[in-house]
Amino acid sequence: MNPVTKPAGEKTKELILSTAVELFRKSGFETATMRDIASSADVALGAAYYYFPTKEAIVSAYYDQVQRIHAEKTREDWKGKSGLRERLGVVFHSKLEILKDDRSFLGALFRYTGDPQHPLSVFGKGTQLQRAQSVAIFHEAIAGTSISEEMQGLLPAALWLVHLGMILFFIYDETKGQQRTHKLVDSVLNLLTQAIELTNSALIRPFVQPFQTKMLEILREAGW
Amino acid sequence: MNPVTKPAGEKTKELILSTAVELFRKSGFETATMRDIASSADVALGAAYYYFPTKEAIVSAYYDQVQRIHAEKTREDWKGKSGLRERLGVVFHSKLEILKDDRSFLGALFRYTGDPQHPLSVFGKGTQLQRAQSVAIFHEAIAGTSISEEMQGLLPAALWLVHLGMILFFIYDETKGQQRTHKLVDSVLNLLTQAIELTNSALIRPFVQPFQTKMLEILREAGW
DNA sequence: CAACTGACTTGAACATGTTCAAATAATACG
DNA sequence: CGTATTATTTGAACATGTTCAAGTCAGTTG
Repeated sequence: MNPVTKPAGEKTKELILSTAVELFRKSGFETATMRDIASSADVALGAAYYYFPTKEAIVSAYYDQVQRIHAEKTREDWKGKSGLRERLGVVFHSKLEILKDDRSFLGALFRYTGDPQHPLSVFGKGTQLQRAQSVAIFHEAIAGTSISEEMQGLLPAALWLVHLGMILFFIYDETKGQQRTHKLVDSVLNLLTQAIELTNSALIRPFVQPFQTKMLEILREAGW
Repeated sequence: MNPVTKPAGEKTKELILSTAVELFRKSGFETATMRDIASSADVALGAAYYYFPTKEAIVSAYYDQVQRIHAEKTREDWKGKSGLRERLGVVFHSKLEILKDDRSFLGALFRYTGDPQHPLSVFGKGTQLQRAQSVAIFHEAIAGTSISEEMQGLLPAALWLVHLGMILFFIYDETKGQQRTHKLVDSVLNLLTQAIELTNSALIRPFVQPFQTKMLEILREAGW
C-alpha cells in the first residue's frame, strides 16, 4: 500500500553526488558534463537524472550537506562563547571554512537568482526550506543575547542575506586563502554589533532609535 | 587600409535585437529560442550569432540601450531638482519606469552573477564599462549636493549596488505595478538621506562619525 | 570591367543538458 | 515459490545553444 521508499539506491545517489562534486572541484561546474559524471560514477546517464532532476540540483544537494555540516560545526565551535559578536563570528567564518575548496562551482547556486519561478532560485519558493534552515542558525546565534523581540524576528533573515553576500564576495575573492573575505566579515560584524550596542546607550538612543524602527519597518514592508 | 566598419549590417543587428526583445517580452527568455528569434527576424540562425556571441549577450545589448535611455530620462527629470533626496528618487524610479514591461527576461542579466570569469557576470571584468557608466549617473546625482569628498568617492558605487538589489527585488515583486518596489525605494532613500543629514548634525556627530568612517573603511577594504 | 577583399549570411554539424520508453532488478504479496 | 508491483537502470532520442566551413554580395582596386 505505502510506497515504502526503501534506502535501496541511496548508495547510488551518494556515489553520483560525491563523484560529481569531485569532478566539479577538479574542473569546475561547466566543464564537467553530466556524461562525465555518470561515467565516472560507473552509471548510465539516465541514472544521474533519476536521482537529480538537473545538473544544478546536484550542487543544491551538495549545499544541503554543507548546511548540515555547518550547523554541526557551528554548534561545536559555539561552546563556551556567549557574546553576540563571538557567536556571529563563528557562524560566518565556519561557513567559509567549509566552502573553502569549492569556490569554483559554488557559483552554480546563484544561476537562477534572477528567475523567481525556478525551483532552484536562491530567493524562490522552491528553496524555502533550505533557506529556513539557514536562517535558523542565525536565530540560534542571537537567541541568548540581549536583543529586542522585534530584532529577534527580523535580524536572522537579514543576517542570512548578508551571509549570502559574503559567499558571493568569497567566490570573487582572489586573495590568498580569501583573507579579504575573512577580514571583511570581521569588520562588518564589528560595525554591526557596535551599532546594536549604540541602540542601547541611553544618551543617544533617542537619536538612533527612530532609525532602527524605520529600518525594521522597511524590512517588514519588503515582505520579509 | 582601414577596416571601416561601415554601418552595413547595423540594420540587421538592430532588427535581431528588437525582434529578440519582442519575443522575450512575449514568451520569456527561456521559451524564445535562438531559432525563433532568427526566423522571426527573417535571418539565418548563424546571422544572430554573427552579431551576438551568446543569447544572454542580446539581453546585455538591450540593457545597454536601457542605460542610455535611463541617463537621458534621468537628466531630463532632474531639471529644477537639486535636493539629494529628490535627485536620487529620480534615478531609481525612472529606471523602474523604463524596465516595467521587461521583468520577465531581466533575470538573464543575473545568470552569471556567480561566475567571476564569465564575460557577462554583473560583477566581472567583462562588464566593467557598463558598470562604470551606471555608476556615473549616481555620481552625477550627488555631485552638486553637500556630501564629503570621501563619500563622493564611494557612495556612487554603493548606490549602484543598492540599485542592482532594487532590480532584483523588482523582478520578484508581484504587487500591482510593482508598487512595493517603488515604496521600498522611497523608504530606503528617506532613511539614507536622513542618515547622511544626521552625520552633519553637530550634536550627535561625535557618536555617528566613527561609524561613517568605519563604513567607508570597510568599503575600501572590500576593494571598491 | 575583372579580380579582389572583406563584410555579411547561410545552414549543417556539434556538444551537452534533458526526456522517455523500455529493460532489468528488487521487493511485496498470496 | 510464482506473480505483481515498484524501484532502478539503461541508452537512444530530443531540444537548443553554439561553432564553423563555405557561400554570397558590395564595394575597391588596378
